[in-house]
Amino acid sequence: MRPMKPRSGRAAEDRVFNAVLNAILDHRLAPGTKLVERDLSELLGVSRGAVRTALARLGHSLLVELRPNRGAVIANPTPEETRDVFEARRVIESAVVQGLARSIGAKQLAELRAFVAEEQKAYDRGDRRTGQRLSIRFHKLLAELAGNAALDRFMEHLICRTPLLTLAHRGSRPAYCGADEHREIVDALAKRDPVLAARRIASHLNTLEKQLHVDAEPGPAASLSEALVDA
Amino acid sequence: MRPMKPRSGRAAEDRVFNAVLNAILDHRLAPGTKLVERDLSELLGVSRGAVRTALARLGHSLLVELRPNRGAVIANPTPEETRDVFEARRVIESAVVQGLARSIGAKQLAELRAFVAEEQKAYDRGDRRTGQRLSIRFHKLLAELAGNAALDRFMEHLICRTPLLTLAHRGSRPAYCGADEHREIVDALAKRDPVLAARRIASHLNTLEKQLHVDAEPGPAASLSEALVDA
DNA sequence: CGGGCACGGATTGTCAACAAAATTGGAGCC
DNA sequence: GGCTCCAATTTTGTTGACAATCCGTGCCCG
Repeated sequence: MRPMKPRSGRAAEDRVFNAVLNAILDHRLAPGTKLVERDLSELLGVSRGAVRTALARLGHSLLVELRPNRGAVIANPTPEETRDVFEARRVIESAVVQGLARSIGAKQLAELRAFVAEEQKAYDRGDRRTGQRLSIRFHKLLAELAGNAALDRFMEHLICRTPLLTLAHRGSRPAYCGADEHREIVDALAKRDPVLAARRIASHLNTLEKQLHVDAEPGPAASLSEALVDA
Repeated sequence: MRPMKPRSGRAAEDRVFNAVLNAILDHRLAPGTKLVERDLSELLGVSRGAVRTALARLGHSLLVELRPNRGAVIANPTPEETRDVFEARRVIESAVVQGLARSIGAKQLAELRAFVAEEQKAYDRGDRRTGQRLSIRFHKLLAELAGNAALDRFMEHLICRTPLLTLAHRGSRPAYCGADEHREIVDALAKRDPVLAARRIASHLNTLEKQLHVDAEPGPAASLSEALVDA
């Protein structure tokens, strides 16, 4: 095991932040997992101060719960929070695609089509993890192309929280965010039909939300060292 | 000058955060004002560490710009950011009042009416500062009553940024957020008419945005000690 | 046998000194 | 006079040690 020159500064902080974030996005960290500062620090080869500020940022994003004097754990969203997040996503993403349907250009359309094709290929060859990642990023891409930095930021926030919602309420099986529905959304954008695009994405989000039944206990927390090794 | 027992912990951090936030909301801190850690620390009687984490939070909220190795300054929003924030507010607040028009109860309605009356009284007696504060909080109250924590949070974010937009693009005269239009919005909610309520709040936000002409340079930055003394 | 209490280890929170970087001011030169 | 370069000062960034808090354990007492 390499000693790995202890990184410092913003780089170290981002390292921790992204490690935890990616682990959440890939369902490798379950709600309730305790994040011990010293462990993270040694595991990632950064100072404890960097871990601390990264945890503060994660807490601000509601991805981890910061319990004063008692450390940080991966957030365990309540059913209310789940409803709120999906409702917020319907509101914001509907607006995003409505705007996009009016302003989209040929180049952006091509980018979206290429993205969906990539996504489909991943699912076709059985690569669930890659498919899952691309499915998440499809929604982010819509927000970026819409060109509103404020809404884009909110979308990022909501998207990153979504995996935790599924884990908290559905055990470890990730929700399926199909490439088919994504393609239909892009088709609506190609027709420059704001109403249709909005209806389709709202329907898509409803499909996702319905997959979450509030029945399962959160699965067992993976060990930190296992979860933080990026694939 | 009182020594003032140096506060510590979350309380100290919040003290700094709220001091800067309130100063921004009251137009006592203009974009570009430099926030020197040591000054803040001595002025508010807290440790430099507390100032540091508070500044990080303010940076995360886009209220201050954090320039690595060069300190923090009050954010100076671009015209694009201004457009994005108002567009985002139209999207989110429209959704908020639509939902509220469907779910609102008598008690909440009474609370809104009382709030608008208070606001009107403040303006009537010429108390611009109080009126301004209440006008801002009216929008926040709508989001709270709507009962969606995610949207409420986003609203908080957008509302806190708005004063900086007006200062950055309009000199020091604050935009007028009239109690009349607020009352009309409440009337629409009382009729439980989602479409009307959404139209009225969108129109209200347009009125606000139109008041900002991108013409003026930001006014001179007030001194820190002056700006941070809460009235 | 069960409940409370004190203690030890582990973990988080805080601070002050130190290191690194940038800004300022001025001397020297063109 | 204006420009460049350099040193001194100011300001930010980081670290490591220390203090405070919490949790689990085992003991004592009812």
